[in-house]
Amino acid sequence: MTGNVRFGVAVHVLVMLALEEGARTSTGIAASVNTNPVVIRRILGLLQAAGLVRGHTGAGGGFELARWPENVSLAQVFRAVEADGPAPPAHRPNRKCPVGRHVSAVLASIGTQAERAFLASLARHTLADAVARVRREAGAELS
Amino acid sequence: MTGNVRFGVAVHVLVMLALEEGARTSTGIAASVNTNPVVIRRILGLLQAAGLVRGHTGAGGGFELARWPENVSLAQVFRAVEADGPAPPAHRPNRKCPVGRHVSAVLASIGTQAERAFLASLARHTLADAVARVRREAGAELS
DNA sequence: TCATCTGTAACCATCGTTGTTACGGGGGAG
DNA sequence: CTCCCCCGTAACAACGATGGTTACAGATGA
Repeated sequence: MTGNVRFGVAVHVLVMLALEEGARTSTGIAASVNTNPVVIRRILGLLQAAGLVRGHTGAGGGFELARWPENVSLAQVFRAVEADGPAPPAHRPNRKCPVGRHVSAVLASIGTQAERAFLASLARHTLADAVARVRREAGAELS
Repeated sequence: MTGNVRFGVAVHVLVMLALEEGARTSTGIAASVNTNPVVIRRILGLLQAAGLVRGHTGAGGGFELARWPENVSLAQVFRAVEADGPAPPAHRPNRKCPVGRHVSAVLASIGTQAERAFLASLARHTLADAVARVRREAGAELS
């Protein structure tokens, strides 16, 4: 796999938790996502730091949502798990080039604006929306 | 350097070409951007394939804009040099998980929408806008 | 003819991400 | 109180993408 798959995994797991479907331990979740339990714990650790999820150690432990799905926007999820924004990072122009000295600021401004548009689009969807769509498409397959 | 710096470099170079400021050969441009001539030729090759730039081989050759800066949107530049969109790629859920089988489609739909918002934001700026902003900030430093 | 410049291929170094193992520590079940 | 069970993390290997670098063929104007 290449690149950051964390956002997709995060939404996948959150939907599972919201549906209270199947396993809620990192091992069980990992099986559903097709990856390693540690990867799941890492991602859920980020979501926990963002206050979207709670983890419980000890026997009978596992993960649960920390908020109602209606109160979780996908933009929050994105920000929680993706350190860098969607825009590519800036380059390091030669300071002796008059253009180079000033393009960066212009580029940053435009990039920030585009990232805001990206996140604003994600913010229009809540976890509850995603759950509803999955439930509709999955139909009777869910418990 | 980390990540894709191509978009930043592309805008930088296009602004230089639009200003007809300094060198227009890959070697000269590379010096201004602080990188290797081949890197510049690679990026300008992409821009050329997108019809934004023309390259001329042979002695006295170099690069020039293929369109007026007013007719080049930054979204076109982004698409020309960044193969992947701004959204992270999808993961590969276990098909045995009822959630996994259906999250992908939902995720793709939401991701596509967010990418469109990102590009739409970039599309609001033309190369001419960027040039004007650089020129304003650079002031008398430019020829 | 010759110097110059693009267009590419090939290769290496580097870095971020994921996958994996290992282990400490918390916490309920019995 | 004693086991398991499960999270939290560190450490490391594997992999892929990217940028940097060298080298060379081909085009082109002087």
